[in-house]
Amino acid sequence: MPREYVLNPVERTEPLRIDYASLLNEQQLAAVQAPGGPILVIAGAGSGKTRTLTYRVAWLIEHGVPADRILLMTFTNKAAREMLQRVEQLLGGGMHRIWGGTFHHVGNRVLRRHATLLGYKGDFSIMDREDAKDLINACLTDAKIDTTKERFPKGDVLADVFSLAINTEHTIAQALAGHYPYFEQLAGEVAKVETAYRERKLKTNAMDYDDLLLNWLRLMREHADIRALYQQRFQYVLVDEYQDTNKIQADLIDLLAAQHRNIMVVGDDSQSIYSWRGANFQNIITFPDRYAGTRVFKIETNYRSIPEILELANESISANVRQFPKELQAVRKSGAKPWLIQCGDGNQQANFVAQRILDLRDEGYQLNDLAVLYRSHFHCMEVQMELQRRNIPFTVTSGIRFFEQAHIKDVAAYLRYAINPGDELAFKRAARLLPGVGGKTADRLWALASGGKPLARMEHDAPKKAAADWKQFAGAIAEMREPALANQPAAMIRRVIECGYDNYLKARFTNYTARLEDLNQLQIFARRFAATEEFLSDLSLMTNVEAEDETAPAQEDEERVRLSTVHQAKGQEWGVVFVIYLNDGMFPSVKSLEDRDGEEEERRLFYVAVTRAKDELYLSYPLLRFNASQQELLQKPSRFVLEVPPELMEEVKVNLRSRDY
DNA sequence: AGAGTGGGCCTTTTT
DNA sequence: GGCCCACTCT
Repeated sequence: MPREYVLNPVERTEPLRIDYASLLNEQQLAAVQAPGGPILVIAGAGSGKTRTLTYRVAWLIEHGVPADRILLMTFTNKAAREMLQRVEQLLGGGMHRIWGGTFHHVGNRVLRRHATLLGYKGDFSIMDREDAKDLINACLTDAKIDTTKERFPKGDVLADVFSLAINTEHTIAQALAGHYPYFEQLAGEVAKVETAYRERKLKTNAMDYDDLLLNWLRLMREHADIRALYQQRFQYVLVDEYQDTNKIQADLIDLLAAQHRNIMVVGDDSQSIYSWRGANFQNIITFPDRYAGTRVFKIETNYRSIPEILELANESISANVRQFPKELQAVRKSGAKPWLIQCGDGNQQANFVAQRILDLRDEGYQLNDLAVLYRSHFHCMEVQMELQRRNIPFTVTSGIRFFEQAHIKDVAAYLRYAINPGDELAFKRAARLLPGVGGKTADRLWALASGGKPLARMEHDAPKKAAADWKQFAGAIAEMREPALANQPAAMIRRVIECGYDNYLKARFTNYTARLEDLNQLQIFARRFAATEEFLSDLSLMTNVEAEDETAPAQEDEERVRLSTVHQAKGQEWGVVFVIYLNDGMFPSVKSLEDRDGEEEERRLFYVAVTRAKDELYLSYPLLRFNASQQELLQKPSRFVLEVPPELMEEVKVNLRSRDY
């Protein structure tokens, strides 16, 4: 039923401080000034989506909506922070009272307050993917399932299955049938392992990433008072990157917005690239059906790219059948056509990229304004080496997040165990750092410690050669639990390093100094937290891009070329973009093509890649590639470059021997 | 028996 | 870099 929505009951008496009409185009302005109620904004790449959302928040505030009644869901925490900082610049302080961040971040915040209702304690630990895998493997061992006999899936595969089931709100059997048909007959047993895993998480007071969503949803579904509390509270709900939400996230949003129905979702179905983690762009397509009276706004003017780049992007994406029809309009003036670079092999490709980067720098580009994008992390090996060789500074948004590096996780394990004595994984991880302690001994020690034996009296339970180290470990943990240290994460980190971890680092790793420097940066980052548990959750929920900002040592403002997967390049832009390894089987990847809708998703990924570029776009592919065993494989160019009309690109062949092209 | 080390093999995308 | 397996050392 369409209803009449009032933006805000509070009438404004003063004039608005922001001149919205002069700062936004017509389409953006319409979305920003829309009354409440359900709103769908279809925003093409580079069309000022972030700007629109930012000014929408400012508009709401200027119309008297209290900051703490706004919920802003974004794809990274950084995106939320930047938008809110911008609003602060425009309107002054107080914006920290807006709830903003990723689904996981907000879920964590809610669960810290109410976890006891679900049988958890408020100081629960957050498990990353590796922790989840380890705990599932432990459950497998306990269940005495022989993973060799029947080819039973291992921990990391099971973690995938469980995650998919939760994010799509399917049963284990359905998830297996859809994505792992060869394990379908094991559904019963897999479900049993899942139950054991769930119980184990509860017992050790730990949640994995999916629990932050699932338990949040459970909390609101099963507790009417909590549901009412948050439905009341969030008068306005705004969701960025809506095309990449999955079922459980859409349900959370629907539930949160159910009372006020002031929900604005922003997204672009052409940029939906996360279906493998359950994202379903049907969420955005069916939004108007789920919300009667939805107002739809399309913002299609692209301010980012020159028309030649946009034309290629439009051409490419038009091959997809399943999408909202739309065409990006360019406003910038004409420039150079995108280049299609054929190279002999990966080294030549790297050579070309490096040489071109140097030329671009001579032409006046800053290195920060250049990016090399690829489908999979390992595709950037040769480019990395070539840049290194030529002393061109670069940063890689690597596959491993800052938090996931061994030394960071080791130190975090001490802190986790100190504040959550039930954290089995953290205890075992810390224990295994002691000499002579491996998996079995760690199990035995955990049985004793969790049975209530004080650490200080377990000196003789540890292996003889670890006796001294055990004393240090027990002493450090005890001290970290004292009030003087308990909520001083930075001091706790220092204590861990001093209690012997420093020596361990020296002995274990060749790049000791680099790792110690990481830990120093971690201490600096930790100083701004007044609660250890808050520090630990922020650390494990930090995205890759954020981690670099927060924890990289100050780089004297040195400029760096960006190397990134296309997924991690989402939402960003550069003057010049190189997309490398555009070979069939690499981009699109072989694996993705097994799926029915895989090709379309890969094409959307290609669309995201090319629309990152403002002025110049280089699409390159080698004819030969070396596989892991140094065999040469003949490669075909990607179907995505072949299907674009050739006249839209300038073709260049990089000669086998020549250094210049 | 369990801890620790080195070699071979493979690599999609991530909160 | 990660995982698995075989091997050696305690």
